[in-house]
Amino acid sequence: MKEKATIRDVAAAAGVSVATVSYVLNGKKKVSEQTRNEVLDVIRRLEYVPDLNARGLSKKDTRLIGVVVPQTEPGSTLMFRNNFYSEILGSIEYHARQNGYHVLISATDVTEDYLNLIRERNLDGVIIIGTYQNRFFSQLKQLEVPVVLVDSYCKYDWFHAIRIDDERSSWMATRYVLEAGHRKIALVSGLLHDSGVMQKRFKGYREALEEFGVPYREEYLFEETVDYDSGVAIARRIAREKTDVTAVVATADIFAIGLMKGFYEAGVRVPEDISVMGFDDLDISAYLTPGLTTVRQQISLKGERAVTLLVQNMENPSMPRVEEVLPVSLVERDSVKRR
Amino acid sequence: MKEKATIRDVAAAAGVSVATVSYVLNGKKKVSEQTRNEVLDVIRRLEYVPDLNARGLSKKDTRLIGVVVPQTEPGSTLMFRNNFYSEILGSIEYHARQNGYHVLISATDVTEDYLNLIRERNLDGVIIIGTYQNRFFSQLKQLEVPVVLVDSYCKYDWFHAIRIDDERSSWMATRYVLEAGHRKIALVSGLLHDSGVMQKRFKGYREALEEFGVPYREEYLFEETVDYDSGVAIARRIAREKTDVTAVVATADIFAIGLMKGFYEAGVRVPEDISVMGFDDLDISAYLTPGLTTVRQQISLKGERAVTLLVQNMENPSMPRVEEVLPVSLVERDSVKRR
DNA sequence: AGAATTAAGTTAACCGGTTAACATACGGGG
DNA sequence: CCCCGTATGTTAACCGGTTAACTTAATTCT
Repeated sequence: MKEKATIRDVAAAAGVSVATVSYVLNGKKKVSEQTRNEVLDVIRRLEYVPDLNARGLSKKDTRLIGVVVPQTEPGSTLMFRNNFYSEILGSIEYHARQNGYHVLISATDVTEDYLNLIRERNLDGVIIIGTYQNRFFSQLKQLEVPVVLVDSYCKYDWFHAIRIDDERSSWMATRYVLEAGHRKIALVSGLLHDSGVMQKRFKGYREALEEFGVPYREEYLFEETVDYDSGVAIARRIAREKTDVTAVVATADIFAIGLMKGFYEAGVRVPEDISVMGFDDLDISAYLTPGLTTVRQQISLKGERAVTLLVQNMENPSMPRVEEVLPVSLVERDSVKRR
Repeated sequence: MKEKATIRDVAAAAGVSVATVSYVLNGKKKVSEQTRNEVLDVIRRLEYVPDLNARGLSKKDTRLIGVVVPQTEPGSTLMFRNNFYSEILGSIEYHARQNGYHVLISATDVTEDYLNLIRERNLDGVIIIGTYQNRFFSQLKQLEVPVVLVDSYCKYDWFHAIRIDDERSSWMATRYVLEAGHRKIALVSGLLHDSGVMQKRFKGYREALEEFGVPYREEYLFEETVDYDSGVAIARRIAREKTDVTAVVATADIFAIGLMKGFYEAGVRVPEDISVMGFDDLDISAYLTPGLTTVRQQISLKGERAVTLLVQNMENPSMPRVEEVLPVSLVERDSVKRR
């Protein structure tokens, strides 16, 4: 890196003290028009840009926020492949920048290493996306740094949270399928034991069934890691074994896409032979054939709200905890058919 | 943020000078086993974590690398929606962390603002993904900061570059379609005037045609922004007007996906009525129906190589420029049919 | 006119690290 | 016994900003 002009260079060239330059820059004290303009001139001439690290050192803020995107296996970049998270991330970056913050990303989960990162870098705030790992949350709390959880269920009300009503959304999705006349409805879910989100969606599914007087059947539950291949594999099994199933509710579009592929290969037509309901409304879901009927989240709104909350909390450290539940909507396309 | 223990706290508690603590930490000078252990003990007890900003201030490095992902319109998060870039980003983050660097993301293009960011934050290095905006490159060069371009064509050989052979890859793709017996082959391309990548792919297409003695026809070129909707719209036009076209070569899977949707809606079957060739091999491309025949890039390898190069250059500032051309392969699935 | 304000700048300590230069003690060689 | 090298620490300046406290000059008030 080329050596940069420092505040002392500016001060010397303008014939004033460094304090004056600093005051010109941040307006904490009055400086006469005269000197102010002279200083500004020199700044322009020297192409002076203040050093945020140095500033952070004395002001004790860094205008840096950390974003944690979940990691399924160490070293996997899986979550980046998942459009859903990428889009939240993009939205966060954009709104953070609008508020004068920069974004440091980490694809670790919340681990001891990440807690250290927060302290090493003096992060002003942290956004955690879709983690189910509560193990280090109490240590995180002790750091007393503003935290916003996105799509994460924490059993304690320590952190701000942005989410949708997963239970009700899943209930909506299932009810839609029921209202279309289906009764033998399978559920394709992520692993329940470590995902609050998936537990809620499972619950919503059961409640909807119950409401319609349809008994829950354990053999209709498929529990796998959330990826395309799981969908493909499950579709094959359903095609082979559970020929009475007329509809599948997937708890993620990724699943639904895999299902549709699997059914196609097995010669089962969607939606003629079997209906598929998605969840998330990825950008691609509208472009599948048939178009995927699914639950739409306002993905980028999630990012925006997360940043807004975080910024508020950073500016006002004593801000009370906020939990925001964002609305969802059901988008009807062509993958669910009346029967 | 809770107040942290500083190096002076540690020094005081261990009864040594701050210099000693510093030397224990970075091993630049010998410290006796005795004191070393005492200091280490205190560090553990006080949960001391060195402040990277402060360290960076004196050492003049920040162990921070910037990653620029392209932005089509101001404020759009489009590129984050594009799996292709997300995956590179994920790979970069992972490998950067392995090398002890953290990643600051920006969805701006390379603008004056970004140049300022580099200086404000004292970034040790920068990776720029898929930008065609060369306007500020000469100013970027003046910053004398290590830069790696990924999928960007810069007319000067100022920066390291990682890319594929776009011309040859596109030639391969087109040749594959030609060898399958097609002669009326449309090309769906991104906007040529500001994309070096797209220009090369266009060139490869023309060369392949030429080799097979097939005349290039301007009405077979469709030039649009790279997104699903463009694909859909182009498919409609082809279905309506260019009924003699038997195959379409798309310069991005995103296009191909839109094309397949558009053809389906227009009642044109892929691949029976028309063949579609993709480019990129997004994770989803294998799960479409029919599976997309496409050119596979080793997306995450791109990220890895970019980081490796950048790290080498950061450690050795006088390193000569490197340009790496990564291999591609053609994956045959079901969207291109012999005729 | 003299005291009290106010306005505009400066001084210097501080943020939390690094490191060159210096200090001290010890052991070995001549 | 003295000199010198080595091993181990310490001192203090420095990185590039911020800001409380202080100075100085000009203005206002009575």
